Parts: sequence; C-alpha cells; structure tokens
Amino acid sequence: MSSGSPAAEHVLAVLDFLSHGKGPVPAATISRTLGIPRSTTYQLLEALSARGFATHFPDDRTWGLGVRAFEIGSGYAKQQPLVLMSAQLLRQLAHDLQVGTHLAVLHGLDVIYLVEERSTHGPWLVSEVGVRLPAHLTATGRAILAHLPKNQMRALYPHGSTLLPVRQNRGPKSVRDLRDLLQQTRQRGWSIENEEITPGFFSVATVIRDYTGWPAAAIALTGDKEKVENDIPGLAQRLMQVATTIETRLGGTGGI
Amino acid sequence: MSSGSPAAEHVLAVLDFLSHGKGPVPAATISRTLGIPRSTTYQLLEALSARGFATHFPDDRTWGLGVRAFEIGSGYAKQQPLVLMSAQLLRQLAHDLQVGTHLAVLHGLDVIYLVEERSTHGPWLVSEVGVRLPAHLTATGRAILAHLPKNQMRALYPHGSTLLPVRQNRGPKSVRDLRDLLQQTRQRGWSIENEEITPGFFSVATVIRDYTGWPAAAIALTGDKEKVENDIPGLAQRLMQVATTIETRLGGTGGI
DNA sequence: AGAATATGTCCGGTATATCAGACAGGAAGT
DNA sequence: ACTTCCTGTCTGATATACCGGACATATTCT
Repeated sequence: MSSGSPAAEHVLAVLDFLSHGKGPVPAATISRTLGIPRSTTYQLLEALSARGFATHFPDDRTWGLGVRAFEIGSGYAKQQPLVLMSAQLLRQLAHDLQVGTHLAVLHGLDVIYLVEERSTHGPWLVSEVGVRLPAHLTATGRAILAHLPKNQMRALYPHGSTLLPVRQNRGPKSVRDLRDLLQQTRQRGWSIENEEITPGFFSVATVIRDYTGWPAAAIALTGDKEKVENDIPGLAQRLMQVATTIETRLGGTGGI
Repeated sequence: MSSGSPAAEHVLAVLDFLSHGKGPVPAATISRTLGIPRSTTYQLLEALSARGFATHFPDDRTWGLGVRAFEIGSGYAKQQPLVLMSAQLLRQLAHDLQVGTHLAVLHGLDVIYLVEERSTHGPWLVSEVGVRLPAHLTATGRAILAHLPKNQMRALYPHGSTLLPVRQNRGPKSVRDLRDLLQQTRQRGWSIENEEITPGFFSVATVIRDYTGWPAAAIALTGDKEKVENDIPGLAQRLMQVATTIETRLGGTGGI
C-alpha cells in the first residue's frame, strides 16, 4: 500500500538499506539496488546526511550510516519502560547464574532482541541487540507465539501443512509441529530451544505480558547445554520470578 | 541547505521528533510542532509505519517510534568495528575495577555515548548509550577535543571570549578556559571530569585515534569520586592500555 | 598517456505530490 | 443527550519535485 509520498518511502528505503549492509557503499550501489534514479539518490543522501543519518566518505567515495541512526535506536529503547526495567533485572540474573540473558519482541514472523546481558567472561551470543531471528526457532519467539490469540496465530501461520525454515536441521518442520510445540510451552509456562540456533547452547524463555494481557515480549536465559540441562525447572522458576517482577512493575496482569 | 526533496526532509524530521520525545504523541502534535500540514503528516506517518519506523496506537490515538528504529541503531553499532571491539574490553575493565566505563564520539559540539558498561550492582550513569552531552563538559569530549587539529577546534569554537554553558556551576566558562584545559589534557595524555556532570562522580578518559591518527572516539571510566581520586594516574594507565589495545586491533597509529 | 568508467552537481520539462479543505466517525466535555 | 473537538481519510487544483540527461572532475583500467 503506497503512502502517497514516494520520496518519503525512498528515503526510508535508503536508510533501511544502509543499516543492513556491512558498511559504506557507493551511491550507485544504492541507486541500482533500490531502483531509484541517480540524481534522486543524491538528493535523498543529501537529506539523510544533513541530519546525520548518513555520512559521506569522500576518500572512499562511499556513503554509510550516520551516528544519528544510533541515537534513533537508543531513543526507542529509552521510550520502552519494558526495556529499561528489564535490563537491570536481566543483568543481575546473568551475573547470579553466570548465563546469558536477553529480551526479545515479536516483529512479523521474527523476534528482535532489545536487551542482551552476558555474564562476565561469557561467550558471544547470536542474540545480540538488534539481531532478528525466526520466532519459531527461538525460545523467546516460542514463548510469545504460545500466548498469542488464535486469530493472530492463524494470521501469521495460515496453513498447518506449511513447511517452516529450520537451522541445524532441527526445530518444528511444519506449522502443525509448531502448534504442538507451543501447546507444550503453554502447559509448562516456559519454552526451550535446544541447539536449534547455535550448537551447544540451550535456552529457556518465558513470556512478558503487558497490562492488557498481551504477550509483549519474552525474556530468556542461554547457557552451555550441559550446564543448563542440569536444572531446567529451577532455571525456569528463576526466570518466571523475574518476569513476574517486570510485569508487576509495568502494571501487567501477570498471566490473568 | 535544502536537499531538494522536502518530503524526504520532513519524514526524517518526523522520525527525529518521535525519537526525542518521551513516547507516543497525537498526529496533531507532530504536525503543529514540525509545521507540516495535517494531511501530509498522515502520509509521512503511513510511510514510516509501513516500514516499522513508527507505530500507531489506535486506543490512545497516538503515534510512536517503531522497533525498526531500534534495528537501525543496532545496525550502526554493528558496522562500527570500534564499537564491537571496545565493548568487550570495556566490560572487562568495568568488572576488574568495579567502575562504569563507556565510549563516546564527537558530533558537533556534543559527545554521543555508543558503549556503556556498568559494573555489576553499579549505579545508573548519565552516559547511557544514545545520550548526548556537551563535549567540553565531559571527560570523553575533552579527550577528543584535545587532539583535534587547530583548524577544527577553531571551526567548532571560533571566538576565545565566547561563554560556554556549564552545569553544576562548574567547568570551563569560556573557550579560552577550555583551550587551557585541553592543553593540560594533551600534556597528561588523559582528561578528567570532576563532578561537572553529576555530583559525586569523577571520570577519567583517553582518546582513541583511528588509522589516520584522527581522534575518532574516547573511552572513559567513571566512579565514585572518593574512590577514583585515590589513584587517578593508576586508573588512567589502565585506561590508556585498553585504548592502545583497541587502536592496535583497529590498525590505528597509537598516538603518532 | 590516454581511454573508459564512476562520482557528484546541475538544469528544466512535465508528471505528480502536496496540502487546503471537506467529510465521517469517535472521544471528550457539558 | 447533545455539542464540541479531534482523528483519520479522501479529493483535486496547482505549485513543484522528480528524474533524464548533460557536464566537470576524479579514479581506474589499459
């Protein structure tokens, strides 16, 4: 659906494109990839760089993201009480249990990680902030999907027989498999992800509901498989305690 | 200077505006504040929300930032080798010394914090990521300004007698005062900020140069004044070691 | 050294996007 | 219940922005 302002759409497309790449690119690459005429592309880059959203590198004759993009992202995080509140509690939990912890929200069929707290000396995790992964393959995604209303689930995954993309050749292969998995998640009150994203790692997650009861986010802890499997219910319990604390502070219903 | 694409400028203005607020606002507020006609404002909001940069809250009849704004910010951080590399080292330093650490870059007359690592149980610091503060009042800003070429300094602060904004009624009051302060910073190799931003806190910072020798960023540690003042040279030494490690890994000149 | 290619800027014709205003519906105030 | 105000959508006239192409300069290739 067109907004009726193609220049606005194009400039956002350029911003999007610059943020997904590995770094600065020539203007011709932007023009060609996005199908925007050359002179128009320069106008859009001028608008972006005037506000610091893009930066020109004359030496390399390339254009890259500007630091204002970073400020926009931080502005978003700052406006989310959920993010601010969770970060502190998740850092404490990461330290106490010596695991990684994170918070993610659903966006389409993906989750996006908004908070990530590693334990000191902890390994790099794929759930770095800003990363997006298929919801059905992640513990956080499953925790959220499990508590979506049926109509929402149907809108996201219309046909039971539809095959789902997998990684490490693990994970639910069809929407029907996913539904079964989510049924188990609802019964337990927490979800797991067993080496379906990264070999050797195991995650436990639980949902965070907002004040309307909507599954707004999920928090998870991730650790070495051998260590986490020793006490999954215990870890899940700690996680749900943190989730309840977050919901209470946010004025959530806590699962009503 | 106009880019020749007012719609592009306006949509970026809306994005900027949404990111600086405390949260979602009515469309009329956006229209009035930015001086954009109502129907045009709805078109721009449609373009923003189509890509997830803005979110509509029908219940409150307001518009707020979307999670894609967060992704853009993370995209920026991910593309900066300096950010990725520094975060790990600063986290280690924060843990070892039980202080807060951070990294900032210069943007105009301000610094923007790109990395912040607190010690476990450490207090909330004003240098949260995304925050911007006047460069002349911060340890990181002073560390960067001290190593800018003379013409750059003159461009930023043209007249020696110009008064500078202060906080806590401390800090250099004129550009001339600032120059003296920066001279001391150059001589020592590190800068300090003594309760000029937050009462009770003391910061030490040192510059990070890129491969051309340009002062690209600065790293700092911040702690309780009484604790830090015990061993400023020792802490500064540790900080400069970290800075050298970062520069070496980035292929910097290390202060040539 | 010369040719080819790419970048960045500029210009003007024409297709079209902007925007004032109308309208419908919802929320707030009386 | 009624009135007022606000939000969100829609329409069409006209001012203007988009974009093809030209040009200058820089970089890369032969």
